[in-house]
Amino acid sequence: MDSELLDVQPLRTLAPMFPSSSVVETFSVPGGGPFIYVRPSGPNFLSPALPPPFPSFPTTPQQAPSIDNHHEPVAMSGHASASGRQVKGRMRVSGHKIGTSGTDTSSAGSSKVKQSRKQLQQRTRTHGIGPALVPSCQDPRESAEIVLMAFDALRRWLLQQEEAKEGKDGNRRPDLKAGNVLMTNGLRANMGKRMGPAPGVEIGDIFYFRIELCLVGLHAPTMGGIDYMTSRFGDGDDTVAVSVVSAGVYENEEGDADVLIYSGQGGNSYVDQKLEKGNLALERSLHRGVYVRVVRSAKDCSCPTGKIYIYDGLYKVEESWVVKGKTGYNVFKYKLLRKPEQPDGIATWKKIQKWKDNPGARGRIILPDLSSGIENLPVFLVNEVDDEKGPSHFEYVTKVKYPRPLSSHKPLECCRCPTACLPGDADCACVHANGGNLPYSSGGILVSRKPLIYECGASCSCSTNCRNRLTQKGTAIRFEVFKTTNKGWGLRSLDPIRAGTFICEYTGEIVEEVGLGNDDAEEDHYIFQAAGADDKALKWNYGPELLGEPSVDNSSESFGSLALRISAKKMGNVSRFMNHGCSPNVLWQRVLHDHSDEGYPHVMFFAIKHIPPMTELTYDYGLSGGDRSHMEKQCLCGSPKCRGRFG
DNA sequence: GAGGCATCAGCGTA
DNA sequence: CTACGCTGATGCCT
Repeated sequence: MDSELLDVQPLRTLAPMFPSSSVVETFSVPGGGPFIYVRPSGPNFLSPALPPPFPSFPTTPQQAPSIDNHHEPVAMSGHASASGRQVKGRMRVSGHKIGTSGTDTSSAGSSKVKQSRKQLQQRTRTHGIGPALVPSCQDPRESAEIVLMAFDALRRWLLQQEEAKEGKDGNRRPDLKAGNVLMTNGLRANMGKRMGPAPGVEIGDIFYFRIELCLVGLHAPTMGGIDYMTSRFGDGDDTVAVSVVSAGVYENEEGDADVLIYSGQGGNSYVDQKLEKGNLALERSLHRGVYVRVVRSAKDCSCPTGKIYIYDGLYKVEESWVVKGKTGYNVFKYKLLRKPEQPDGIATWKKIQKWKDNPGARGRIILPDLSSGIENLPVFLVNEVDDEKGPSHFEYVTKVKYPRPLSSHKPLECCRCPTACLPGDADCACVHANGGNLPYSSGGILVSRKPLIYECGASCSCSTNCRNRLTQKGTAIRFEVFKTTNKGWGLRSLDPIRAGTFICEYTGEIVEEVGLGNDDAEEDHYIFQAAGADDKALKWNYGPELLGEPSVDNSSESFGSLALRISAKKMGNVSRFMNHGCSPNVLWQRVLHDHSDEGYPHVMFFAIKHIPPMTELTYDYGLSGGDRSHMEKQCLCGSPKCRGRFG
């Protein structure tokens, strides 16, 4: 059952997962930049003398994203690079609405800045926002990522609070509440509108809430589908569209991934749409030939809204016309054409859909199911890089193998909930064991990282549908083990993965602590060793702090090392193919569910952030101790924050 | 019982 | 200040 031998005979041995022959990566300080305390309500909060609160963006001319980075100029070439525009753009781009120096106020945007400061002061006072603990950073990608992580941490926390309440009064929209808190604290990326790409946001990035698009500067309106701004052109100012969100509600179906037919805004079943606001802006964009950011949506049953937003890059408005809607009133239509030679965005989704419908359509498949039917869903094994026919063989198991029976001197807490455990239930023993709340939200999302999670077990009276039985049910993700270009085999998903989603367990056999310098240990590249939690995993919990609430326990000690080593050399599951990353998208979490021995918790992986399909999954292998330096390997993760080595 | 429709609070921006 | 919108959650209706 668990143990079925994989019958892949590799042509050669497993390619080194961590080759040592390549360029030395630059070192960066482990743990990233310094932390800055921002005291929103203190007298110095708005003082320019303080270091700017996060995110702090590059402001040097060569680093500052230029406003005219969106063309390929067309007929009006050179229009958008008027110097006045650039200066204004950079001022806005600099990002610190709150902390910027006085020089900014001499520019055209001064009154706006002052106004928002005033608003901020008022709002923060009423909200009583406490110190925000945020790092400063230079990399726009990382800035956007931290903003989104902070948003989701706060959102999850608010949702948890909400779900624990008996009455359903209060804020039913934790997404808006969390977004508002971040906005008023200036915790956002790419503040100020711009044309062209949003630095730090890449094509294919996915979002689960409209407010997330606002936070990273992709699309400002919280509801509206068309965002626009007045920009200077060679022959004067003009108001052009900067981004559109295609939510699919107007049924813009179109087979071609490079074409988007977009309906205008306004009007309804009884009123014509007018050529104003967004509609007018799209019309002006057509005439100016400027690029417009496009966010498309895809159906996804795994999230409550059933919809995911995908950034699909730049498009140009090619054509516009008017049609009569169902009830006979005018609707504007715009044909947008995708800028050539951009990485795949929505096209990847369409490809994957084909593969799911017909696995035969997926080329270069070595095995249609690496797990031989043991996993809930088949695991593709593919190689699109070279001729290697697969990893060296191993036994595919979905459970951990223990060397000896575990001590169960202390029975695992068990609850007597009739059907399902509820977060606010003070009588639920499992709620109690987890520190007063359930670790997962109703949607099956990890709320915050904990030293140890107690899921409901066999002795609990609740049903298998209880939300506190998540990881024990196994993975629900369509995986693909694939050959990377330089790191041996890797793991990725065909499905989009929302932040906090359970990914899989690290299975294998428990190996007892071996003596240092043991040769066997050096050979085993498939050891999971619980080193201290990495920087990003620790930051994952920051949510309550943004509201001035006491933080959850984030000390490294409680997440620290564990005398637990799991080897997946001979047996394991997909997680044995997960490579190390210094900017990982996966974290691990200890979980107990089938026994009570805290020395041997299950190691469960969860998504740190939203992970688009076909993105390699990585977690931080951790820093090995100095005495294990011989086990360190050169890192090829390619992250700007790469530490260079890991152990 | 799934899915369509109406309703409503809520947000940043013009 | 107010109005607007390709939200998102909920409840009621087929």
